[in-house]
Amino acid sequence: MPELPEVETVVRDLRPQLKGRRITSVQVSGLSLRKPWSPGWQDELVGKKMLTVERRGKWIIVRLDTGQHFVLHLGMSGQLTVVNAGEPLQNHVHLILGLNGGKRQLRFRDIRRFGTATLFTDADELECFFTSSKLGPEPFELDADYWKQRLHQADRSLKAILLDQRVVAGVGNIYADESLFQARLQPARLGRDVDDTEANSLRRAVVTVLHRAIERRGSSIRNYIGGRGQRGDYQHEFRVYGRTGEPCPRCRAPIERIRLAGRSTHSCPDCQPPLRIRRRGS
DNA sequence: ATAGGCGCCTGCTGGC
DNA sequence: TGCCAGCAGGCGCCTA
Repeated sequence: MPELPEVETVVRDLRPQLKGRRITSVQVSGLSLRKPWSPGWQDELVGKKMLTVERRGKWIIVRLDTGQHFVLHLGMSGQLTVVNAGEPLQNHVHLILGLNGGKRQLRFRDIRRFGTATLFTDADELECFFTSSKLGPEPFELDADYWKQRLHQADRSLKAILLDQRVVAGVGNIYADESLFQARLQPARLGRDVDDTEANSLRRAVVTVLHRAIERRGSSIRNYIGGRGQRGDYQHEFRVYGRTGEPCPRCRAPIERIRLAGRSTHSCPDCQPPLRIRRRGS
């Protein structure tokens, strides 16, 4: 579920609530997330103070005063909120951190349990983790030449490239489709077949779409909520995602849905033609 | 190197 | 009404 804009929203919501707070208790549901809990790490959190809350791709990173890094991924249905301890406990809450004497709680709710939570001993170990998973650059810091090169050397669809966290971190199914529409590029086009102008246009489209989605606090289709429990609003601005059969906002042609890179993919058959339109003769 | 399939989970929707 | 297939903001593993 959550892609970069949703994770960014959660991080911005949580930061003022967690920064400088001490973890006074830890409770777990007993059900493991995507990876089984490693024994004992929950207890290790107790007594630690949280210094910073940052985002990298779709990862949430909480730095502790011991130099340890508590790292979370929301998977498809993860929700991370800070609430008063008296708030009724929802189902599917798998981790509760008591804050400042237990008046407040950080709760990790994850219906499908595809999320993860890991404690890294220090910054180096975290860096190793990102390096070994080859996590790519943030979309807002994409170097134009790097991007062109990654596209041109890839013998696969633009959709698959956008979804590959090693090429660029944070883009998921919604924002891949919306970015390709914005750039007027067919999702099935191969990376090696786009020219420099198209590559640049896609790079800028990703940035524009993600910025706007962050402004709207992300997209809430079913489960997503921010760190204060509110839904996002960007789903009202989808131009192709989930709009199969509806008229294209630019040209009124019905939006098509195909399966690409194993995911539902939405595009306009006219605005995003399979081949470049030849202009003016030749 | 790439695609495709599956598995990990729960919940919702639509068709019969 | 119930049942069942198919679908869902992710990702890692396997095979061809």
